[in-house]
Amino acid sequence: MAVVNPNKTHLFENDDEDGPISFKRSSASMKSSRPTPSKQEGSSGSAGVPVRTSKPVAPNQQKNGVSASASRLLHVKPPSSSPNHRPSGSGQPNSSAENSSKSNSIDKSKLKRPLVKEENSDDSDDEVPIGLRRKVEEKKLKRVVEKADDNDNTPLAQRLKMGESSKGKPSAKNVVKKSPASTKKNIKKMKRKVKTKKTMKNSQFSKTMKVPPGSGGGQKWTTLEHNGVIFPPPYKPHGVKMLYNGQPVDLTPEQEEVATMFAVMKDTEYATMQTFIDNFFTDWRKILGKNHIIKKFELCDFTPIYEWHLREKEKKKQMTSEEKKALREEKLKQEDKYMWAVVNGVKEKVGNFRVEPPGLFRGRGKHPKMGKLKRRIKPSDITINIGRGAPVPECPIPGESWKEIKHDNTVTWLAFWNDPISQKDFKYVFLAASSSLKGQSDKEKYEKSRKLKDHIQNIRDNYTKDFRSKDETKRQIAVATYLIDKLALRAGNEKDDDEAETVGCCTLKIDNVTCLPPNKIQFDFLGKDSIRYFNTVEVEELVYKAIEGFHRGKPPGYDLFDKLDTTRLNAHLKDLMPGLTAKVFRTYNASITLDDILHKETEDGTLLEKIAVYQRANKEVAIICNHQRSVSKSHESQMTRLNEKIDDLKAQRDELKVDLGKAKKGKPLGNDKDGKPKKNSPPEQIEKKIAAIETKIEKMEMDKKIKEDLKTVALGTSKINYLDPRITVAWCKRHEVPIEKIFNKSLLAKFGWAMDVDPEFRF
DNA sequence: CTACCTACTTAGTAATCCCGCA
DNA sequence: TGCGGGATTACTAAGTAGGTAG
Repeated sequence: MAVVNPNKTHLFENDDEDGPISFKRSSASMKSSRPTPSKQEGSSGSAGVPVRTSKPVAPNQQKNGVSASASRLLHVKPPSSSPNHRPSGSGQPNSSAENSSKSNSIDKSKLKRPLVKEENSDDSDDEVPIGLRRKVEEKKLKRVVEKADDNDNTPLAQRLKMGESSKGKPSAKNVVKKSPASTKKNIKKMKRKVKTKKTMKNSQFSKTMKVPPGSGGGQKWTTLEHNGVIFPPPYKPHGVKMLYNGQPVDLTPEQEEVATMFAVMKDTEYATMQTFIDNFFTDWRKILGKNHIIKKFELCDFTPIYEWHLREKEKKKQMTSEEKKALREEKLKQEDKYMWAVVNGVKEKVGNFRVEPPGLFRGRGKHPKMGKLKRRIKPSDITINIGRGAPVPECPIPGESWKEIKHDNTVTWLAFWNDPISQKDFKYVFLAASSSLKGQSDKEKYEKSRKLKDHIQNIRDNYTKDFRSKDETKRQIAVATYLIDKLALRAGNEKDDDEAETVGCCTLKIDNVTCLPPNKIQFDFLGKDSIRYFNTVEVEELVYKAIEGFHRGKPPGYDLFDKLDTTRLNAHLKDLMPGLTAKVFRTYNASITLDDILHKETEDGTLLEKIAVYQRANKEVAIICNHQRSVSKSHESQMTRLNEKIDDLKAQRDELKVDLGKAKKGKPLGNDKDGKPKKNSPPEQIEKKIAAIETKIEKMEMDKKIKEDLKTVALGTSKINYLDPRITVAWCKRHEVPIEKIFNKSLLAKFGWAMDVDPEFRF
């Protein structure tokens, strides 16, 4: 993207179908065939940047009456209207309406719902049943497709390859059984396998280094002391009675607690989502017990509790600042001992020493488990990791005890417990970002991505070559790598059925990727956090052809890269560079883009101008990485207000112009608003005033534009996770920009390791 | 291999802080 | 001098990826 070109800022506006994504490539830019490297300003333009769009969560939008199947169909060609934006606001219920109006109407349901689900589908529902079925059906699908491939559509030559590479799972079997070509296929398969092995062996890098250099043999620390974790206070019943069927209901504290969790969420979108309600109600009824009068959600009225909550909130707000301060200090005092750990003799901050309080699970997007009760964590759920010699933290809840004490110095966690929502997941307590342990691994991360610079040309040549490979697996790897490199897509691990359906590169579905002749590809899918990625990109001819090929014979909902998963992909990457994985490309592209833009575009100018350059670069990166935020509730009104101010200034300016004309002719200026005659000023003075107002208008217009541009762009994520801080620090040093203008307190602490970088540092 | 387990990074949103301004 | 709103911090969900057992 022409990143820097101010004109193009609105990347978000509607880039639907156009534009090559001129992805900015640093010096090592991709070879020729690559679509317009952004930098050339002239290049067309606005590039299709990933477009931000919808946020998943918005319940409404998902359903909106479109049946799943219908929507899926639509989806094929999403309305090009305004791609960008995410519909619902941050979880605020109301905002959704406003947003959704603009949002492009694609509803998510279509985005994700694979064909399979359709049958039962419908909208709201979706929940569990579908999930359950999905795997099975998907498998079926795969098989069907495979068969199809086997026989017809696919040219023999191609078929041979498909067979050979397949993971050996069902497809291989099928092939053997049914295809006449099977023998050949198998032979080929073997051959290829052998070959691969050989290559791997020979590869200088193939041995994955088990331990990153630097960290001595996997050991992360030698001594570790800390005080464990702090638990949320026990529930304090409020005694406010909710209504059931119009009648007040008695609830035990335990029952009331859960009711309150729900009541309090009345003003979030969650409260309107069927899945959320159902899950909540199911879990709550377990606590109510079989014989409780409360049987139907529809008859529940939580408003009394909600109102109590509002009153409490108000009370809190009304407290004087002294009271608030006292409260804060009290809390601080209590928590102080948990805040710190001593690692190798050095006192370090602990990140999250507070155990997560019970609540209703707030999954993002269409999470099948949203609304489920996240139960209270007890000491007996928690495993503590601590140095051998160190005193084991005393369990803060009398009469209870930790689940287990470990002394594992190959890991960095201080404690963990199993996530009550998903038993298989863990919640860890780690040191804070400012700790040297984290700092070191952060630095290693950037060093690794910097190394990619030395290999990138080779890697690009390599995958470019493989675009025409006869081996479908190779072609898939090549194209996937290309997308990860060029579009900064995430790897795309497989997900379980009990999670929201989102995808990354390796898990892209047929219907997420549309070929638009002659050479554009449109991506439309929900990625991490169910953030929509919507982007149309011009690709090289061979890539286009290859993707068309991957589509052939596969129904929507089927994997585009069916011979690929992140493990395979990363294994391949590791052959090209030690330690290389898909995510390194994101870091690399983000950091190199920043380095590049800063070097090209920083000019001598005011501090403010330099900072503006940085922010533009930052924004560019955020767009590449598709880092989004929801539009603030008040955005609209703020814009209106800005416009009013601008109009007002313009009116003033115009009036002054009239005055100026008169003044030049020596005429009186007339009256002001209050009807009093204005005092005459010399023309020069009026001109000055006009100029001043013009400047002000310009500035406001600029502010307005930036605000609009950034309304859906989150700059923070890339700053925290993707941009090598040394680039920033070095730039600040070279251009005499105080680092505090770019990094806030936490970032300064986090990036302590980068502060002494040489001013000439290049990523 | 694949499936599962484990550890750690990355992500958006909610809550809170804080500052300039009518 | 309250308050609108941006900035920062807190929170925890949701990714990536390595290792390992079967």
